[in-house]
Amino acid sequence: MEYGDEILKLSNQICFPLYASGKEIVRRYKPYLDKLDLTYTQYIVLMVLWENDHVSVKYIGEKLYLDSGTLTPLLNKLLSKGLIKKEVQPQDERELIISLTDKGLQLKNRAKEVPPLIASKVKLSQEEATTLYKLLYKLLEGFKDE
Amino acid sequence: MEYGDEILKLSNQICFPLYASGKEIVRRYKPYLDKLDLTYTQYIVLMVLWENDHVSVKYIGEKLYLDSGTLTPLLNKLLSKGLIKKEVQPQDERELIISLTDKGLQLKNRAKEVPPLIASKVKLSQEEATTLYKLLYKLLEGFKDE
DNA sequence: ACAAAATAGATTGTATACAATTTAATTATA
DNA sequence: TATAATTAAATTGTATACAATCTATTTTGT
Repeated sequence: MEYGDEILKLSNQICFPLYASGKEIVRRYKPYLDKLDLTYTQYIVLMVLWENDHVSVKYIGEKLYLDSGTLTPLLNKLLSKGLIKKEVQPQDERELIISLTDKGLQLKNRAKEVPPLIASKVKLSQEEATTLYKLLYKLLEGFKDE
Repeated sequence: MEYGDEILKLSNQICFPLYASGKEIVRRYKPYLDKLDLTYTQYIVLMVLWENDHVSVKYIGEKLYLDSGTLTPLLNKLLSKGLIKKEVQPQDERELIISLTDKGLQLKNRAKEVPPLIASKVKLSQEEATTLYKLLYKLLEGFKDE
């Protein structure tokens, strides 16, 4: 291999393990979320709502780093499943306010059982997980001010 | 919020920052990869080949945590761009050996310029990046033995 | 040797992601 | 205040991801 090629090795880039581990951990959710008839993205949208009901699409997008191109069809799916409601914000008719239905709220109880199941698959000590967590948020925050 | 609901907060789960940071850092590659007419996934497939030419689809999939459902159409794309060749392995006709064309090999020189540009967007110290890197690989390795 | 099991890729179907553009509504400003 | 600029969400088009299934080939077990 030529001098200078080291930089192009997968094993020398931070992006690849981020990409791969994000993908793989999401994949670990699938068997559990299948039982709730949810995909991972649908699940995190509901998580936003369980934490803060009656919010705009924009708010959800900011929390999840997703845009309307992803959220619009996904919210339509949650709507057709009867988990959320949509209403136009009267003060600003451009905004769409998303709220949970009773069914959507109910699902929270079953959803609570999922995170511990995934946590048990993560072979990191509590301390390592905390460090990882902090570094990931620092990385994410750093992207915001560009 | 009810007692026990803490577990469902986005901010209390390791999966979400992994999912989001993986997605966001890949997004940072786009402007640079656009100039090479590559997507991120196409780029990492080429990275595997630049490091190890003449390998099977299975080998690429293992390195990148991708299956044939993703790789088959992606490799067809790289083929149509004239960056790779496909040949059946004579010893085992189930296997497909992927190799770089001259054009695919050439691209390596321009690709070398990309990683430093991304690294400059990662607002972590060298030490933090190293720690993050190690924890991500530990997490990924931990997934393998399930 | 030969049927059964395993393996490598391809195919099918569903669900993201996101850039770029469009539409409708609101705000800023000359 | 009329128009320009901005904003929120929807739409369009392209490219992943991956589970499940299928096909062809190879390996195993008897």
